[in-house]
Amino acid sequence: MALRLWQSVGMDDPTDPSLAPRATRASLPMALLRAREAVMSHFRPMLDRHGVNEQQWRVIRVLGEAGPLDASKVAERAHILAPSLTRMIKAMAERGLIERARDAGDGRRVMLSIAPAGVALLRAVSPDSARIYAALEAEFGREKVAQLLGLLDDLARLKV
Amino acid sequence: MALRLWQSVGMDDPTDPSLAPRATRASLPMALLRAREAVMSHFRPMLDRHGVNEQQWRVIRVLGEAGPLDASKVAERAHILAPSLTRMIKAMAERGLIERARDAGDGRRVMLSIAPAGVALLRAVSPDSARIYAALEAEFGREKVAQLLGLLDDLARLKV
DNA sequence: GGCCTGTAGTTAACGTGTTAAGTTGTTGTA
DNA sequence: TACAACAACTTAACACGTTAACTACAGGCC
Repeated sequence: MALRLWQSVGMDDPTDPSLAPRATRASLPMALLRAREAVMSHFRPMLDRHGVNEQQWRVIRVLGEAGPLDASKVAERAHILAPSLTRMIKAMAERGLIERARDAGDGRRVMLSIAPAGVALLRAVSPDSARIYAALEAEFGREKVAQLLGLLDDLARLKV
Repeated sequence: MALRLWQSVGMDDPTDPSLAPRATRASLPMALLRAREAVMSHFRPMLDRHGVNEQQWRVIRVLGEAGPLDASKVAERAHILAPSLTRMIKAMAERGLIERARDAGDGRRVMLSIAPAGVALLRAVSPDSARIYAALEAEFGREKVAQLLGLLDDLARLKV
């Protein structure tokens, strides 16, 4: 049988439960990955229609929520690594979505702010995003969403 | 004030709650991202010490759990897109972690199986992985882990 | 002031994510 | 059998994730 083929290599049974790691189904990292993929599959086509990807949308949202921020804070809040953000800034500034300026007080810092096209994008995407989120919440259950958000937040705060 | 700077662009207040999308804190996609990053931050250094990345480890696990599989099934179970897997196969085969062979019955299919170095890796990583997972579970609470896994699974199955 | 240390960004290099297009092999059907 | 439609990769192109090295600037200390 196909299931036995690899044994011809002459190894012990790698499917031995004592040897195998946690079953893929019951793994927290995998479950988080699957859930995120499932959720994003609902948002991605909409974002695509608006001409932005997930990461750019996160940057727009952060700047829209908080006003001008230095790059480090944007990276932290949008969960984007500094090198990625550096690349994104160039492209987004060229599209007029954000503006980039050196901090007057601290020459190392780069201040980012939302630009007119970014505000327009925020206005255009927000209702669509809200609609999708509402549908998701309705389908999944408002209470379960709240419960899940709570657990995820606890998990993220966990220091081991 | 810095918080008012962007207004000099002459736009309406983008922090207006009615215009802004769901606050970043309460967003399911962001919460899933944060939680996954938090969890993986515990596993990544260990995997790195063993010389594999997260995706390679998922492939090894899938093949170890299920025996030989065609590339499509591996991609599906490990949650890796086909083009990524194609690239990974080459590198992993060269390292002796997996073996690649054309399916005898269907010339389109590529059968993948775990190779000796892959079995060794599985043996080496599994205990470390289990240790980390156990610590995480102990800290977070076995019951909360189970609850979270259930919610994540429900969410992934959701069809909207 | 001049130097040392630390901080904020940037650049570089490599790997995966993502989409689209191309290749090769299989299957259904006239 | 021949051909159209489909399936399973593979390749290509571009973007982000990730780590490490590098540059520029700030702050503390002699």
